[in-house]
Amino acid sequence: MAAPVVERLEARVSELAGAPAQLERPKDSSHGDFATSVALRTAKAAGRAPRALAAELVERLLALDEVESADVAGPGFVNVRLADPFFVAALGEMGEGYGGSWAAQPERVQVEMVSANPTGPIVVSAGRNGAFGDCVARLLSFGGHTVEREYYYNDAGAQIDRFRASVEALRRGEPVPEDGYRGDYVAQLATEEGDPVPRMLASIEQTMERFRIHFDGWSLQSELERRLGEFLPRLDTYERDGALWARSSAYGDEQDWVLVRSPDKGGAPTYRAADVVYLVDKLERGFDRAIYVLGADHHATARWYAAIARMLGYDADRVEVLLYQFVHLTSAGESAKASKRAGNVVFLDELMDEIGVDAARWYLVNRGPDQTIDIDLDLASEKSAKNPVYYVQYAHARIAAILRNAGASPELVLSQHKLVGEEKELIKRLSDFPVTVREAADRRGPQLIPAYAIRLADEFHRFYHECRVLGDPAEEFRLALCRATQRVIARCLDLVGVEAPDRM
RNA sequence: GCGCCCGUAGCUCAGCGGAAGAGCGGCGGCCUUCUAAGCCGUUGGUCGGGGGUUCGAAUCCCUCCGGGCGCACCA
Repeated sequence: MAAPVVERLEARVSELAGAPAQLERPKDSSHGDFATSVALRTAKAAGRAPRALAAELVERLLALDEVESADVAGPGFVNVRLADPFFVAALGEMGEGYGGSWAAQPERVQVEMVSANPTGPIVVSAGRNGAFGDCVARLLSFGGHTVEREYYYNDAGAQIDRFRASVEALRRGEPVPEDGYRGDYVAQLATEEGDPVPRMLASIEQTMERFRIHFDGWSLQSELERRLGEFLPRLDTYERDGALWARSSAYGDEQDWVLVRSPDKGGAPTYRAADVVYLVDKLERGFDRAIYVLGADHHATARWYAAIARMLGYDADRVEVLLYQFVHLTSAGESAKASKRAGNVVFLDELMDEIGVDAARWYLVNRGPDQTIDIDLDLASEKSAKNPVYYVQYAHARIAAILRNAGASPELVLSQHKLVGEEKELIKRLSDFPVTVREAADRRGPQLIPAYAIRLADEFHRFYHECRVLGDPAEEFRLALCRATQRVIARCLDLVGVEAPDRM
């Protein structure tokens, strides 16, 4: 999980400690390059004082070639400082594909995301859905899984009917119905011919491509509903009040849900009926794992999906629901209630117009999915200029400038010079990458990537300031360090869907 | 009432059992040298309150307070 050279060292330390030891990066680098709390963890079982155990470990560690110094700190931490060859070896392992392909058993994964009704353009909240889902997809893909992105859209049902009715009303020169959709885009569609739904969908796809999300597949609710007949017999259902219910409460859900409405409610299947068909469709299409990316208001549906998976005899662990909190829009501190129907929303395209695609993607994935996002529209453009994404991109561009000026040179990293602090710190930060990216993927927490990228850029800018690359006796070593840094920065940026510019 | 999420620096937020952090803001420095969208210094916190578990808790458990969102034969 860690960089291989760190893993090897970890194994040696574990051996010497007589127990599994984890090497941690102290927050304060004056404590050392790495630290381990293994003495604290094992002291009780060993019936020894933690500091005494730690002192013994220090003695043994000092015998290792790669250890420059080691000492006991605090209640029993062991701080270790490593010799130059360790850093040189670490850098040597940071080639193409560094940090990726960790999956021992690669899976076929489907990430279904955005899936907004095609009743209007994609709003910022749906953009967050996409930014989150797409980053998870990129992380899994980097780990070695095969990932497909899919958009599920409701092309039938009450909302769509209202949407069509709104457009048609305008075409007839009548006002939009009370419960209809307003907004400039509705008026625009009214001036065009034909069904507004496919047009809306095409425009959504365009927005998503601009946002750098490419969908491999599009599923229609109406098509799935048509296959409902083959699945109903496989479900545990019953009739009540004229409607057909799924007995989901018997499979872990909190309640039962209507699959087919009663005749006096129109007798049509609910979206939950389509859910069932879609879930089976996903699993039968050969995906080992089906990931749903849903807004926090859908938190209850996680249980529903798990329940129908069990009801149909599938392993519920193959179904995963990722939730994210909403994006609240404020204007000069006043909160603006967002409603697509009312037309007072901010579209993702508008946000991209305002702050650019890079800043928009970074902004929407920068914070954990459990955190609500408030966007103050009046501050959006001002904030964009200070977006940390540029700080990271700038590091990439600076490296590109050095490499442009350097001309051809081998990937050789051997160095005879005495490493300076900035070089070591940068290499240590690079050695964190495999752990970080893996954790981001496992936890479905893409926000870890921007946070890491900022720290990495930080180390690079410091290195750049202190260490001359071109013309220095250590030029080749430093060029190798630059190349490794550039690769990792570019990878981080790619993982969050942001471009890595060579010039700024 | 029940369920999910959140409460960490002036602001926006990372941190998910090991030694309290970043960005922005404030104050003060650094451009004849590979990009100053940069670097350095400084300012700044009872991690919402209270209990508990642990050698160790912002982190896990309980509880209270405050906020967001759900609890449809809408999607």
